[in-house]
Amino acid sequence: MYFGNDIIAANGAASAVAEAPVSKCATCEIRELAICSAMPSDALGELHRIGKRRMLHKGQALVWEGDEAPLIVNVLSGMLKLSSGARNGSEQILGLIGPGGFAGRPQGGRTGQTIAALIDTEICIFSSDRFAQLADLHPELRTSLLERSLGELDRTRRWMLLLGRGSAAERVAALLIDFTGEGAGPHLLPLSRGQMAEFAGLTIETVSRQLTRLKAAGVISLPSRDTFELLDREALLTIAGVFPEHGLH
Amino acid sequence: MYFGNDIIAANGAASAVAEAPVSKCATCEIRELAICSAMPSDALGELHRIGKRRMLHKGQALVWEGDEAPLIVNVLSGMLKLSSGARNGSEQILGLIGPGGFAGRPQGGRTGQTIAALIDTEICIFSSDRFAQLADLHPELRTSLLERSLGELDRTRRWMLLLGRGSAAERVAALLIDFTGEGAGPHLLPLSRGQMAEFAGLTIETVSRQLTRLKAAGVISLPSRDTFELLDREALLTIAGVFPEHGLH
DNA sequence: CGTGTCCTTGAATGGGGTCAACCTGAGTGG
DNA sequence: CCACTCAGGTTGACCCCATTCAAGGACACG
Repeated sequence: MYFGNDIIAANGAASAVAEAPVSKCATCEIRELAICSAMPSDALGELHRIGKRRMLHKGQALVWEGDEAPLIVNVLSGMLKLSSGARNGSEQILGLIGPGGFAGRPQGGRTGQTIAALIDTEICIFSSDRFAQLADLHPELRTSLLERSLGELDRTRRWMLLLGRGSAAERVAALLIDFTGEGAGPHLLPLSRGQMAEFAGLTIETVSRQLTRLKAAGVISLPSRDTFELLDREALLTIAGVFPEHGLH
Repeated sequence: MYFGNDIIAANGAASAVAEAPVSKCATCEIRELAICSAMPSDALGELHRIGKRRMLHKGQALVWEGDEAPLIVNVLSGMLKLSSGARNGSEQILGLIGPGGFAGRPQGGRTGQTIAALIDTEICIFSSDRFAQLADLHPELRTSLLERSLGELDRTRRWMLLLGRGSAAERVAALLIDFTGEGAGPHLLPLSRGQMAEFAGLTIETVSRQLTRLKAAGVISLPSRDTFELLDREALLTIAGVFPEHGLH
């Protein structure tokens, strides 16, 4: 398990975490990205009232596997991970949620997944109930949520293909391709080896070996622990081969 | 690849397949199960007009990987599979869709997945456009779709955990548990060995071996090729162990 | 009775897991 | 400034499980 016991309860009153009513939806950094974009400007005030803004520090969990968690999270900046643990101790990352993404259970109910922050992450939290009420008034909200859910479903299935059929080399290559936006030059490795392993359904050692193999083959270079440079995009695509699609998270 | 070339086009005019306007939504077998259940009775007529009922025979594909397929399918009876192929020939089943379930792309766009019938399957087809129009008038439709999507996302992620972390024994056991509703007695194996393999991310041989091992251990019996009897539910749950959740499809 | 499909079983192979040692770099404290 | 610690990463040796390749069985069909 990666993240220690600095867990905060979803509704934790006395948490050390900054918390404030959503103050500035209208000027929000991701106004255009998130589900909020579906809302007409004049209705944003209602979102303010039911949402809470919060900072989640690296490693903190928002929702714990098995929790009753009737809430919806909206990521403003940073990155959340959605994961589930096998009782043998190993953990599988089931999804990554970046700026504009959402997670949670619009209809409440028990989660099978832990939601935690991979890095410091700014989020908006809504209670499922109040969100549902608001969505009844503004159906666009649900339309937007539906779109996102379907997109997420697609990405999840694409990754599923990789987990079901991909070799270690293919999985790691696909991950790297995913980390590579468009530009060349050094890229950040947003995940540690361990997290890459959790995501790819591999062990740390295998991930490490695959990376060194790629380095030895001249496909990438690894200037530092948490950066990499793509030297031969074609080769990497060939290795990921079967699974060239982007957008795994 | 399992299913031959008896593919029908989504809008194929001259197909050999039975096709008729949705005639009796009000008395539909799954009126209460499907997304239609969200519609008030007096609005069902509108669904009639935009939907087509169709029979999909075992092995027939409705949508082909890579198609532009702006349609929504609703399963009345039978079972659809959602799958995607790796270029090395192996195929991964990404989801099973039973009575009441839906598949497709409410907002159109290219699919990465093939939709095909595992067994003879009765479906309703709606065009995305017209469905969207109707959904604008009846927001409950989208709410219902959203619920289903989120449920599907959950199940997909649960299965993903299995693909990422489960051993062959665990995967097969989980599949069997899933096939077992509640009752004891002989159960139908709705999937062939090959399909089970496609679903579990294994090979036919491995699935077969796991089944014989379970039989040898007295956990199940295999009276015929496509039935099994659960003799020791506890044991099976223990083997599936890490992944006791039901409802994988 | 032959043919084809699906399934089972066996033997050999190899990819990734496991275990263990070691390396590297960032703190930390003397 | 150096010694120490500790987390994260790398590397190696070994082993096991699932794949692969191959052969043969069960059953339905013409």
